[in-house]
Amino acid sequence: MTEHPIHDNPVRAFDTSKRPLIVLVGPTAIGKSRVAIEVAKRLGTEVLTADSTQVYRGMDIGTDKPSLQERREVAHRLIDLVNPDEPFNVGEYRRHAVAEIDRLHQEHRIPLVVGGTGLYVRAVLRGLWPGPPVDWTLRRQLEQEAQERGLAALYQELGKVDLQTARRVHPNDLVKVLRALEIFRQTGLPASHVHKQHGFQERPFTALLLGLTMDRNALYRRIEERVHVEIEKGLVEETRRLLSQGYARSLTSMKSLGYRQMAGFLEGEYDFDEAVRRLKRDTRHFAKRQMTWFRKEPQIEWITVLPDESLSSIMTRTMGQVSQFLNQIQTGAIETKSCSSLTAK
RNA sequence: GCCGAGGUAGCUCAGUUGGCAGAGCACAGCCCUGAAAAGGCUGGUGUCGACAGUUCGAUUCUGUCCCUCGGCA
Repeated sequence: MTEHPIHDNPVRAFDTSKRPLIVLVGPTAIGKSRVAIEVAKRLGTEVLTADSTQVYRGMDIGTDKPSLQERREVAHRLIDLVNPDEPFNVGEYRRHAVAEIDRLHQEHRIPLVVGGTGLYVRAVLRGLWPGPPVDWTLRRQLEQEAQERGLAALYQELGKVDLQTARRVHPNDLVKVLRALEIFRQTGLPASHVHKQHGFQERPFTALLLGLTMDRNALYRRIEERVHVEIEKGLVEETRRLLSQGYARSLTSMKSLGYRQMAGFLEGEYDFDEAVRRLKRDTRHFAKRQMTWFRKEPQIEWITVLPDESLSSIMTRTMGQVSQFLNQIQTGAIETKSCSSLTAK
């Protein structure tokens, strides 16, 4: 492959005054990236990844980052933003994403957000309550308290300051109990109150939401194949390298799919076959959770992909939706449509 | 052929001093506002190998048979 400039895509100028945005979601291993690359080429735009693990540098195989070849064809953003031990969260993601979207709009291009991290996509489409992010000093303190007094005691405390959240969050859900208490200690306000005020009501963009879906069993078969491919590409070596670089298994990044299971094998907790078994299982469970999340997300145009469907066939249907959206943008028809549907609850 | 162990949920197995059975995994449904590939919740009727006997009642006890695994011939 000879060197090529990054943007050898045809340049197409769009009216971006309505802040148009195309979002492609779907469960892991369904084939989002290759569809995204095709769409991006045709629109002369870039891919903005909405993936909570691809933001980590050095975690390439397990997160299924696009290859260098693919990145030469189409620029991918929001990848490799931090090291695996640096804190990262939805808020950070949203800031980066909005900056990239703004930039593309200024270039009269339509950004293409692609990913499987539901919360990240939601934060882009509907905003995030403006309160303070995790205060890790306070969080560690709360974790310590949970150790000493028991989670039940903290849950009780939450019940006293924020009954609504306590009712909504299960007493066993450490992460959410601590976050709710943290919000109260930081702001003096109950999480339920500030969240209700925000209510994901922001609508910064005019978006087309596309969702890829597939027969469950067929998807599970693809997941198995994906796991084997990752192993062949060197997932074990990649994990070994990350561990030897000092990235602890307790890091959220290292607890993500692939690394968690391979680290267990490398540290002798179980054999290789068991690690592979677990990785397949956990990935299936993850795909299922993603489907649960996206299913209730409003306004998704679902594209059901057949088990062995060709890319061009998928593209025909995808581009059908995209062209319709572009027409609406250009003619202004979107204005009435999106306003009515976006404000409807 | 003989001896031993065993046949219970899709899988691995537990259990019932006789009152129509339960864990893990699988699988399914769900929750989520700065850890989100994280974290959490919920869901178990299955000829208890087959047939016969004892019993008010058998998956449990008895007998016969079938099957699986191991050992010995």
